[in-house]
Amino acid sequence: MLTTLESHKYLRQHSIKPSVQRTAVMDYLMNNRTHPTIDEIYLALCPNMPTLSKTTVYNTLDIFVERGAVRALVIDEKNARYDIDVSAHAHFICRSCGKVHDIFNLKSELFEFPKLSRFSINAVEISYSGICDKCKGN
Amino acid sequence: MLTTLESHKYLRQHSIKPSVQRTAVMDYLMNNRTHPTIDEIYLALCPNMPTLSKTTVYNTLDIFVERGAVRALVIDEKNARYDIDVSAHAHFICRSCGKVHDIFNLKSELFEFPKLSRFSINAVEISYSGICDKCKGN
DNA sequence: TTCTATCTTTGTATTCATTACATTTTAATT
DNA sequence: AATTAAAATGTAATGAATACAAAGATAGAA
Ligand SMILES: [Mn+2]
Ligand SMILES: [Mn+2]
Ligand SMILES: [Zn+2]
Ligand SMILES: [Zn+2]
Repeated sequence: MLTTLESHKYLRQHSIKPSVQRTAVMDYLMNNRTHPTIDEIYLALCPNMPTLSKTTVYNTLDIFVERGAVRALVIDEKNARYDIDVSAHAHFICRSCGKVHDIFNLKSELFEFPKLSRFSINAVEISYSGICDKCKGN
Repeated sequence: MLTTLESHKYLRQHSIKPSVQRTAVMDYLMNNRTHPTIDEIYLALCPNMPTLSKTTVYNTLDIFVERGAVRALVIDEKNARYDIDVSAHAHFICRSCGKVHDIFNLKSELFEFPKLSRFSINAVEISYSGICDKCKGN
């Protein structure tokens, strides 16, 4: 279980003022590496922060992404998903249950940007899809 | 300019009955390889098909994707985008203008599925993002 | 401490892509 | 023509994301 102190440190490293709400969201992301949606984060924090507003969760994640502390994934057509792990790795989404899983240990060449004169690339997202074992009943 | 005949043929190859509306959508996709949104397709066809319903465009693309005639891209967080080219290629989205461009000629290894016991992978999507030359003013 | 300016949070209202569903139209078959 | 199934249409509902204004918290100056 990572502590609020580590969240504070990480937030300050990214020049984000660690308010109570921001710290709670960061704690959640550090302890729940499930690529949660805004709604999942909001619902999880609500019981302990009854006055939390969903707008705050949106604002908070916007600033996290802006400062490079968190990555926003575009893999689920329904909702944005957020990943505290900003290192190079790929994802798998199960078309049945919708869960998003990490795929590590792929060749680093996969994450290199092609040299193209027409575009300035500054990010890559590699997304696999299919069905997970749990949904396939095994 | 590809003809309606080619659309008919392509639709039949995918066991899709070529109605007037389906043929019009397929024609549009074949002649406009810009990864259009539902709304772009609908608005483009409306002038010549005043009774066209947006629901029909949704239904039509759902069946196209289901039958493997068209690929749905999850790259733009605002809208689904549709690609008549189902061959292995990557995409670039400009964070400024939102246009989606093809990236061909990448190593074929990039599109291979990793062998993982936990998931049955049946698709991969490689998405780059950044800023296009036009938006960078050059 | 008090005042002030700024930052942050909150609640509400709105937008808009997508889905649900019932009705109408079209096409194919007898 | 009558029957049936497939396809298209229109309307309503859903729900994620955004806009915005008001309230609250924070930190520094006086
Ligand atoms: Mn991840
Ligand atoms: Mn393409
Ligand atoms: Zn699953
Ligand atoms: Zn651009």
